[in-house]
Amino acid sequence: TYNIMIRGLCANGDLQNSLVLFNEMEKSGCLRNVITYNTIIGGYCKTGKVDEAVELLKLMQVRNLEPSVVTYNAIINGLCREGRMKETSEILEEMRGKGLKPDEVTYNTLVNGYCREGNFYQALVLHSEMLRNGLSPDVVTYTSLINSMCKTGNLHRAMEFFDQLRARGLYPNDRTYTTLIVGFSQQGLMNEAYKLFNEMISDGFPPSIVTYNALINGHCAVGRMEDALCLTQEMEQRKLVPDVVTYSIIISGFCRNSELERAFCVKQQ
RNA sequence: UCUUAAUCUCUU
Repeated sequence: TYNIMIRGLCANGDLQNSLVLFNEMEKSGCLRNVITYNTIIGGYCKTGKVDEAVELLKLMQVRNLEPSVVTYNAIINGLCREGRMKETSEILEEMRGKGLKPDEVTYNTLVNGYCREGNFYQALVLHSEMLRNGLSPDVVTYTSLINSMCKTGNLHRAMEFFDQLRARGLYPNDRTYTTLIVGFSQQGLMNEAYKLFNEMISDGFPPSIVTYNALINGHCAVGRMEDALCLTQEMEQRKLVPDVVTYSIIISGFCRNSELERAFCVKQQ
């Protein structure tokens, strides 16, 4: 019961109250387990408080609770998000010292961390290390690699990874398609973006608000505001409600076009 | 009940 409540609060970004419950467990004699700690550690890691997470990692051991692979994965993710890639080696070492083997999530987290840092070489090293250790890169691994290629403008290589993913018998999902649509849209290559958009739909993945925002952004980037507005209509037909990102994209688009009147109008909306 | 991938912000 407590774990579920703590999870809900963490998911809402309310670490404060999740800690209240965490402390309350102590008083009410309800024993915390590894999952309780992992949930709070994950909460810290997602809000840029890795150091606090590491404190909890130590504290749980004082209480005779052994950290699991999930515990370490959460910490590694926290470090990756903060750009503290160097420190991940120490954590990996500690984890191995306890006889815990890095799993797919560990590798995916590291691959993504190195990608974000722009260290694509190291990301690929881990990708192959994964294979060597008998772990299979999955759709998450590939989506990170594809994203990295898109962010650096290597759309050709992004598509190569997309092909490689399918050649391995894996299936792209809505996030994979959206990642590519973002990449093409950012370069203003709208024909390619729409091609993927249609492929996504025929593959059975309904476009999400993120997918639409990416396309809208693409139209705005090339100054086609009417097309952008048209898409907001279309998304509403799909029962998707424009969010703050949608509005920000359109406002920036009008500003860039020196159409301040219209920008203010959208802000008002 | 816990861990990994996707969208906006001139300049950076």
